Amino acid sequence: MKIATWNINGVKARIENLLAWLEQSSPDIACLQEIKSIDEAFPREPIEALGYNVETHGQKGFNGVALVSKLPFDEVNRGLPGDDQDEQARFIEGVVSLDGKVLRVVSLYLPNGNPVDSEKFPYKLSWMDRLENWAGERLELEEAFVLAGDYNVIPMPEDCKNPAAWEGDALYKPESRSAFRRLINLGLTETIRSVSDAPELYTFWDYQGGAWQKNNGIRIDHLLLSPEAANLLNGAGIEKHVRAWEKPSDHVPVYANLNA
DNA sequence: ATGGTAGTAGTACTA
Repeated sequence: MKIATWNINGVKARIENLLAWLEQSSPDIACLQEIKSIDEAFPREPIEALGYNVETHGQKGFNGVALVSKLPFDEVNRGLPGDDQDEQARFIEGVVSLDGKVLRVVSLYLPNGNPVDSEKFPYKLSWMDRLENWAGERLELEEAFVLAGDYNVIPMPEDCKNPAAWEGDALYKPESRSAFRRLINLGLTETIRSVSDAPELYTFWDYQGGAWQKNNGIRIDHLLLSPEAANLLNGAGIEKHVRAWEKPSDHVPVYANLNA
């Protein structure tokens, strides 16, 4: 069971890349972020033609997340609970059945939070508080779940090429990193660091400044596993080669293999 | 260098 997450930065601009990746990588479940599309305009047909079920939580212009799965969804929930005023489409949860057991998979797009002196930074931190509350409740179920997506958090200095350049940025602020640690410390396993301590593992390279050519990257796309899911973990990786494709997203796919 | 690039939607915004 391969579960992947990929911020595709616009599903309409990236549909050819997305279809090529689905065929080549063949994830059982893929979590997509920044689809930048309303549900009605999401190009679901060519994805369904590859044998996938498609569930979207879109909005006009920005944000938007989706789940595509070879397994049918028993249940789908849209939106992160905890703030009825929050209109931004950043969270979708799907439930599938695996050998009679429940597997929950979330595709999330955590707020960027810049600039930090605007209302966007407290929005990010309150969103992370809501996510911590949600994860705490789900953990009580003692089921396998995967919280995957673009967290917009650089967890540690070694998760970026040039830490000094990120001082003061919302992706690297102590408050953001501390909230990410609190989430982990509920009992979740961060997939990539649980399988590798290699340097220069990045998932995002900015379009600007030749970041890709200089390997000036950051690691901000993560899969967090509940204990029941972490017990099934059998390999993980970052599909870095996708960043070198024509018309690439600025993010690349990250995946976990589960024994299931 | 108060820039740079990209997507969406149609000129400003978000990242």
